[in-house]
Formats: sequence, C-alpha cells, structure tokens
Amino acid sequence: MRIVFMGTPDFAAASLKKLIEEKYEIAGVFTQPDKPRGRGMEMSFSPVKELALAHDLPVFQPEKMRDGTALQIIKELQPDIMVVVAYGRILPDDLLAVPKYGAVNVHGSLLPKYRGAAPIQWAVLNGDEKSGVTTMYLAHDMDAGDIIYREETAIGEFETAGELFDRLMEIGAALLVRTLRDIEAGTAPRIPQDHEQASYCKMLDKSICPIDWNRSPREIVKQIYGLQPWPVATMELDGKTLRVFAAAYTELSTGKEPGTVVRADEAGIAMACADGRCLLITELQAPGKKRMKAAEFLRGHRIRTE
RNA sequence: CGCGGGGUAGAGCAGCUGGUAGCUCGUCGGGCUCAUAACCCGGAGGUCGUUGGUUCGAAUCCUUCCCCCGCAA
Repeated sequence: MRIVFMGTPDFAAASLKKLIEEKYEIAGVFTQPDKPRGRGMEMSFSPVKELALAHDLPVFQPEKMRDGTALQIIKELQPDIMVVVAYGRILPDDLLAVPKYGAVNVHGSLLPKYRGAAPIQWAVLNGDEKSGVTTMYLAHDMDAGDIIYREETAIGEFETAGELFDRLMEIGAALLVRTLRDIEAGTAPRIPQDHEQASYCKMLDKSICPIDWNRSPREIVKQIYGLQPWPVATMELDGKTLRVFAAAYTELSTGKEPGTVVRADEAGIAMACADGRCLLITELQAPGKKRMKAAEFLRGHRIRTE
C-alpha cells in the first residue's frame, strides 16, 4: 500500500506515526503551510511536518487545494490510497478520485453524530457517556462518507477534552491500521451513514467560555472539562476573569442567587448554581498567573462569601 | 522587534508617589481544650529573578538578560 498522508495537528501525527511504525510506504505527506505562532510569533512546523521531517518523508504544503498543483503532486506520487486525518482543508473531488482505493479519514466521533470541526470537545461539552473514532471513506460532503469501522470508548465524568483527545488519537491510529489492512485484503465493510441521524458541531471559540451559573452543576462541570486544554471556561470574580480548570460536586445547597460565592475554604470555592445546588471550583488561574489550586488562590485573595 | 501581565519566606499575595521587608496559609516550639483544618503565645525561614546605573540611601526609578503567563495564531 502506497500512501499519501494528509494531516496537521497531534491527532493526525499519531496516525502517521503508527503508519510509519507499521512500515507502510509513505509516498508523501501533506500538511498546512507553516505559520508564525506561539509567543513571539515564531515560525513553527505542524506536528505532522515535524514527524515527517524526522523520517525523511517528502512534505508538501500547498496554499490552495484547487489550483491544480495539489492534484498534480498527487498524480505524480501515485498513491494506492490517501489517508486524511485532521488536515484542515476540504479536498476537491478530483483529488479524491486519484488513488485506486480512494481516500479514508479518521474522525473523532461516532459518526454520523458530530460531523464537523470539534467532535471530541462537543461530546464532552454535551455530557455524553461515550465517544469514539470512526474511519470512513471521504465523500463530497464533509464527514458524510461511508463508514468502515467505529470504535467506542467511555468518557470519564471528569475527563478533559484533551485527555479524551489523547486517547482517541491512539484508538484512531490503531483503527486506521486495521482499516487499511482490511481494505487491502478486500474485507473492509462499507456502510453508508444514516444521514437522518447526522449532527454537526461548530468550531470552538471563546464565546462559550463564560460560565452560566444558571445551569446545573453537571452541565458546568462538562463545560469546564470540555473546554480544556482550549479555550478554557471562565468565571468573573472581583472584576477579574478567572480561567477555571477543575471542579467537584458537593452536597452543599443554598438559597442564594446562581453565581453567588457561597463558601470559600480549603475545599474550594463553592458557587451557587441552578436550583440551589452548588459547584466547588477547585483549580483556577488568575490573569497573568499560572493555574493553581483554589486553596492556594485563596491564600492571597480574600473572597467575600454571602 | 506582533500586543500585554508577572517574577518579594515552602505556597498564595501586599508593599512599588524611594529611607533598614509585611499579610494569609504552611512549618517548628509552647499553651489551652473531652475534642477539632479550632484558639492563644513564641520561633525559624527572604541575595525582594538577573546585570549595570541614578541616589546619602532602591523591593520601590532607568537599563541588560533569563524565566513564567495571557492575547493573537
């Protein structure tokens, strides 16, 4: 199997790494163009590019997918199949049609649920009990191709999207290998998606960070853990915006308005939520500071409780 | 030179309109109590990130560099 791999972030790099370990022939690697990023705006390579370079694989970073250059490159590389994992680009149909076996994709959700940009985070944000990975053939519509394999995994009550991400990318890498093996052997299934059941998720942005204390403790917990490592849930306290990293349930109840600080001690900062229930904030970060336990934060910050 | 915040005792912070370093917690010793993350008394612990400068004198003003953090991607 001669493969052209397309991907950009860590999630994709995990799959590429697996393919390399499994001795697949990688004809070329596509990844997003280098961009200045990080503090100081220094140029940096994508995780996929770093990995590809470390293994002397040819790297391609076309700015545009539809001006013919990408198609030309693919044709010259003559892949049997294309593997696309979180590449960050919509691929034109003529490109997908080049390889004999077409193009397969690893997606971080149990399709047809959560098509789109941030499926893993949304599974956590919505409080789902389980998530998973799907391998499928790429089709014209985003994440709508025929399913090959799916593998489920349970989501921990206090698992962050980042942690689930790490788990799914390993599961995805293994599932990808199995998928490729069976495609080559001709035994891979091809199951059309039930488009009626499809749901789409939006890309995350900071507008969903502020915590709405009128929601239930569990909804807020899921918001806190689903928005890590980025963009991180926030709360207002003494006019400052604190980033919230961890919370715990508590039996404490109150008659106070949602958003009121009910108690602040070693255990954490108890905030009033919906229906008189409370949520204990246990780890946070103040502007310009690093993240710390609520108990540590309280040593230097007097908080009024009501 | 992308923008901004910060580096003060083990931890979290105050002091920063210049004049011999302070608070909370922890820690150590003692006391009190049937008892407690309780309370009281006392102690230890700091080259105030680094370099140079201004000054009679700098944590506090200016300068060099290092590190941490947020925005932006």
